[in-house]
Amino acid sequence: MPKISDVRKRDAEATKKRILLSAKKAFAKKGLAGARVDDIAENASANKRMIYHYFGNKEALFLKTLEDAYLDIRLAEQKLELDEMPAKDALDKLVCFTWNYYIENPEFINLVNSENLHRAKHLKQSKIINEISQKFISMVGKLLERGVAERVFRDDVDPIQLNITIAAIGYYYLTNRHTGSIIYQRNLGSKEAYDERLEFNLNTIRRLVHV
Amino acid sequence: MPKISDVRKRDAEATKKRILLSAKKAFAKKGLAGARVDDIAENASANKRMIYHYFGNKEALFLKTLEDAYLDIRLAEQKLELDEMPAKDALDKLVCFTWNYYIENPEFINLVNSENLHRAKHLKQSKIINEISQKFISMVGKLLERGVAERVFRDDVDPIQLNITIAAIGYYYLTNRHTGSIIYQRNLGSKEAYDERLEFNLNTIRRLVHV
DNA sequence: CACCTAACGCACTAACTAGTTACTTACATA
DNA sequence: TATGTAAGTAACTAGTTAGTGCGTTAGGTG
Repeated sequence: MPKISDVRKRDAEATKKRILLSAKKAFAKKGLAGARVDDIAENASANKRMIYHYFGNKEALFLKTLEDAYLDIRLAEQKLELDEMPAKDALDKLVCFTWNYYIENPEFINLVNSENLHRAKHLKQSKIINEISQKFISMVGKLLERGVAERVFRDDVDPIQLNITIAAIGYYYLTNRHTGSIIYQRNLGSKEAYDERLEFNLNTIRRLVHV
Repeated sequence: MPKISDVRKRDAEATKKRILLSAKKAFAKKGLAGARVDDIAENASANKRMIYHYFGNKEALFLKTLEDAYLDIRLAEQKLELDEMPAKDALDKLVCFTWNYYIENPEFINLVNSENLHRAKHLKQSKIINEISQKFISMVGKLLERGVAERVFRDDVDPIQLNITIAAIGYYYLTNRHTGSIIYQRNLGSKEAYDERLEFNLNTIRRLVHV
């Protein structure tokens, strides 16, 4: 039973949470190899020993951080309730959501990049990823089917390719905005640039599914 | 004047090249923080001291590696001669080229990802990147203008957004194919999957610029 | 209130890692 | 063929880093 007082000198759950938050920031900023266990502990106001006590080692902590990140985005997606509006509006909403999620949760794309650098060797060991991915895949499939029935989408779009494309046009822009701003000699990171890109992306996806 | 014999025990240029090739592989595989200077030297069959002699330090070597990578892709793009065919074909050719370049030069995308993790702090110091980027930007601009004149492209497509999109739909698929194969429970890395994706991407871009 | 478990902390280590010092040797040129 | 310069080498260092052994203490439970 939890104590009445909110201030607990010993609180395993709170300490775990602080470590995970600190780890998310560190791994996103520096990558798996670049992040330092000592820094993670210090920023979590926890003793380094606790990281090994709760998570085992650096790589296991990384996997947990990654799993939590996927869990969070999938949960947010479930809350969109795309079934309750016309297919066209639902697709727009999904494109906007994906874009805004990446902006509001900048750690996500960097964590995923780090994991892909390691050829997903940590995620392959994950036991929880498969189940949460199922619903997500079928979501866009159903949306596409509904759009076809409403005669607003063509009937030969692969839902997985569409999904990848929706992610790609937002994700790539945001991860590569630093080198992109140099190559294209234009500030891709301003609020105005973000708004412009979202408009462009909405148009790209609308045209892609259009009959 | 070079020696008549091809086998030289001392050859600064050859040693530099071996170091750069080794560095490209190492940085692409493990990232800037994960790559080891000792490994780079060993795989280059060079003494570690030579790396510091020719390039200064690890980060300077990384910048040189990155610059060479951009130089190579921009040079290959110049050779496409897109002016010599109908705009529609030229755009298809650009999409195919970009896709194939990423596949045949897998180090490129990982190097760029690493640099973006560091918010392009190395590339910002580069003196040669600006000039080689100029031609590249105008290339797609001209292509779009020509397509508008030929009445096959609409006249309100931003060439930079288009360029980013062409890169995005290929680049994202390839970097994230490892986690993607788990999430979507489908092997995204097979030859067949690659062919399918290229077809999808061609279609996406054709529809995007279509009048 | 005594006891025991789990939270927490300190100080350490073994292995690693970027960078350096001091040296030897090949070879183009005079 | 003598020689200066640049290529190349080996051994080292100072600082870092993931991971651990062991002791202390808070606080829930009987």
